[in-house]
Amino acid sequence: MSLKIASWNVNSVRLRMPQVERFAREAGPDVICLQEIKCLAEQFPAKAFAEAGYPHQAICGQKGLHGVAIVSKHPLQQQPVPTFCPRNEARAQAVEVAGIELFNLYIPAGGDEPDTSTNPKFAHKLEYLNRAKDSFDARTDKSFAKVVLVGDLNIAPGEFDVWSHKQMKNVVSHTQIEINALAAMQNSFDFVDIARQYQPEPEPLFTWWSYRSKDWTQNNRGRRLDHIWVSKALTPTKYQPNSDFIAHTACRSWERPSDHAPITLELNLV
DNA sequence: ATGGCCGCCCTAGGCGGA
Repeated sequence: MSLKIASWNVNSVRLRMPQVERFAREAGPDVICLQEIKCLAEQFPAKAFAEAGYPHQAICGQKGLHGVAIVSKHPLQQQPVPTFCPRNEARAQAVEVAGIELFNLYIPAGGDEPDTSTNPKFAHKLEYLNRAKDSFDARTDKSFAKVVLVGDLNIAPGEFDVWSHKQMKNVVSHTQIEINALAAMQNSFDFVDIARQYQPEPEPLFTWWSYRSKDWTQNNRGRRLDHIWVSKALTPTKYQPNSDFIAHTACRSWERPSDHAPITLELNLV
């Protein structure tokens, strides 16, 4: 059986629901992990998702800001909320679906200054990363557990995950301290960064483009902020470029789009 | 070099985004 998992920072699920429905029709994911739903759980368009074929839902919302949700064609079991966010914002959830433990994360952006002593938002971001690392570090099942971690991790780790490494290296989302913290979290469970298996460096690969550009396609000043990681037990044996992993960049050109494009991974489960 | 654009909120400027 195969399981197609999508991750999308929708930047308001209520506003963007027609686009999510279109994406669901066209890409056909089994599971959709959303970030920045920007609403309370009771405001989530649960009925519309059920009618679109996603009756199984886990919603972790808060008023107006942040918020994550997972909707699924297959039954899911909610797991305890991960305690990665030191402010207890709605930025993390975990479910079990089709025998897989699935984490959906929205890591804090981190503000403007990459300095923990002057910028509490940056400290918050690093604390989140560190807590996630500690949590995975403490586990003893990393060699056999079937874990998928997706979300808006708000870090573009590689030189070719940003439009200009040189101009971005002191900009929050691409600083060495964040890249190191993300790598530590990834290594704590031997996660594989699946996108770069399918589309290796030095090919540029982006999932986010700022709204503050008249035409995002003109100079393509993007960043790869959205990620899908899989544990060792789920690592595919061979990678076919542009097949199983897709960054759906065309969605960025839809009318009134999210600033993030959705990404999908089709997992072939044995 | 700077700021550009969004979406939310006790509807209007402030906050958060990244």
